[in-house]
Amino acid sequence: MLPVMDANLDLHSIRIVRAIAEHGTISAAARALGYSQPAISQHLRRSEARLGTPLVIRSGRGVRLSEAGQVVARHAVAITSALDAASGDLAELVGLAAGTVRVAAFPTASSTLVPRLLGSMRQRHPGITVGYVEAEPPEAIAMLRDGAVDLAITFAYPGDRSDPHRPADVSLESVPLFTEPVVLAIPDRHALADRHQVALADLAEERWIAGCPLCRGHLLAACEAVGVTPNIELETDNAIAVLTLVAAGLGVALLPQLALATAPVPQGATVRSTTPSSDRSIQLVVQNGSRRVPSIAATIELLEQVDGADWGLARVT
Amino acid sequence: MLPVMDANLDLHSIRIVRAIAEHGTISAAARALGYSQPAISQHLRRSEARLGTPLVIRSGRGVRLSEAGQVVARHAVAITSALDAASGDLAELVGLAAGTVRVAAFPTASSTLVPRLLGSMRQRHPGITVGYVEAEPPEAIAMLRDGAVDLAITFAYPGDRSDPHRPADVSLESVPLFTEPVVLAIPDRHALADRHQVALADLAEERWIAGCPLCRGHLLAACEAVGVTPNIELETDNAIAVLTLVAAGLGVALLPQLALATAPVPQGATVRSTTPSSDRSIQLVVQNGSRRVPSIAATIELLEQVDGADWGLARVT
DNA sequence: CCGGAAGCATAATGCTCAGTTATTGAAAGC
DNA sequence: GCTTTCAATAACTGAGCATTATGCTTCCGG
Repeated sequence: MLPVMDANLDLHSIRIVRAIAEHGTISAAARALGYSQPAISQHLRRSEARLGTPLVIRSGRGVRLSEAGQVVARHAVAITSALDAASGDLAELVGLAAGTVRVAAFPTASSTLVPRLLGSMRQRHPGITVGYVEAEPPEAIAMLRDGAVDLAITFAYPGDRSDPHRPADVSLESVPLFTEPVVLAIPDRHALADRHQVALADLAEERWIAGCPLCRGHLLAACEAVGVTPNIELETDNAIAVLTLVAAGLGVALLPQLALATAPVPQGATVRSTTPSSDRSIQLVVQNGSRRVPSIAATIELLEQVDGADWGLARVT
Repeated sequence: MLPVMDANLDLHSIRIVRAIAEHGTISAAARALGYSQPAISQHLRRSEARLGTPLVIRSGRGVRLSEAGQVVARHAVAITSALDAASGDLAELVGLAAGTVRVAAFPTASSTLVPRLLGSMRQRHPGITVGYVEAEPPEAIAMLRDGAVDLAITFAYPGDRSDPHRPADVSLESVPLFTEPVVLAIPDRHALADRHQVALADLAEERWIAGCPLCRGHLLAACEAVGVTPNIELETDNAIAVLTLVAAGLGVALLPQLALATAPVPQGATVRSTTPSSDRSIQLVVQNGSRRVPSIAATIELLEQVDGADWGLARVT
């Protein structure tokens, strides 16, 4: 027993044997596989040397499969079909006929950006499953890093130190989508309510309503910039609640305009821009290289098409 | 949708993905597969470029499978097991644990060489199936060329024009096994029966018993060589019948000694060598390159060990 | 019986690909 | 903070695989 059977079958040999079994000759197999005839001839030779047994028997002008060749040909169907199944599934994924994208976004987006995104995805890529979880930017970023989600939609205020857009985080990549103004919600019977723009500095004595730490942080920073310290008496994340409180004359608040898209300004409250004006930026964040995943790329593509103007916002150019 | 999914999965990628799925890191997978770490890293990179989608997601210090990688890993088991099955069957064949050899041999061999061969094969290579069909040399050669059999055991007389041993037939390869003398069967009360050797020339007037065309051809050639023409009155292939006829005093015959190994010389007949003496050679014939088929090689090996002396014959050296 | 066509093998050549070692840069644990 | 581990990159090397060109055998038809 001289030959040590170590080097195993390779796909190419299997395909070649299969083709020979089907076409009867090496030349025909070569044509069918898109190779020149010597290529197949040589490869067979090498394979046979590796295996220690002939795969084909030269028979006159043509060849026929040896017993070993017949064994390979018999298995070839199973192997190639298993492989084709894998290729098919993979092609579905690549061709966006299948796949999963998990998205995290901040609460306000849940009723604005996200429904629109999910609708577009359903329409354009019905095979792709989109998962969604609501999370404030810091948690969304954490989930992204953990791999719990594939894509995060976050916001950030200028100068925000926890801005996920910051370059320090090399493993993440962020794309700005648009910016939206931060506006002042004020009771309409307030003395300053008839102005077009209200200066923050004039609001030093007001009672403030503020929500999440991030938003409150922005309020503090904006006020500090004009040398005042806001008096925060009421705390809630809920935009509707904030507006209702404002309408009741219980205070003023800064709200991102996006929040107004689904929370109608109630009787007794009105909205004004501020001086200095401030914007917050909406962005999507993915892991570095995720754009190469087709389903994620498709999601990003659709997100980039989402226009902030749909909610009366300015698109970032 | 830019990426054209054409270049398909290769075995290596599948193995790599499988190994990564099992071991968790690229380095561990590389160790398990016996490669260096950059080899796997690079191969993954190439595969991903080919497929148009990442297979793994770099996650901190390690990696984890992407969705596409999970798809591949899921199929990997089926594919590799199908491949292992094929390899296993092939290994059996190569390792002589399986296989089929079809043998053709002339009638006299059926009761001498062939039973011994079959017994040896059964003993030494129980997994190999040996098929047998009886055929005179010309038909045996034809079957060999047609692929109906893998190995032919034939005989030939010196100078025989249909000798399959002749070099003209380049697609066949023959191995001489041994030679056996052709002897004269003569009634023991015949006038020449008391001689040790009988000259063919002295038998010009005898009635001859002859069998198959090949044997008869030899008889004619041998007689012609000494200037006589045999008078063939009785024809039969059957050695026992020939001997019985000789014992009955109905004629003389030339018989290969192998025929006597299983046909006892009856009362009334005896056996003498002739002048000039003649031998016939026993040989095995296979298709060129068949020796590379393990099961055929094993058969040849055993056949070469068969000693003509087992039947009182001289071994060819 | 004898060209011609078809098929396989061989030779010579070129190039791509896949492996190696060496090195760097991050990330995780003590 | 330092060390260890892992992955990526760079540069090099060699083997494998393809190509074209050519010769030999076999089969078929005039």
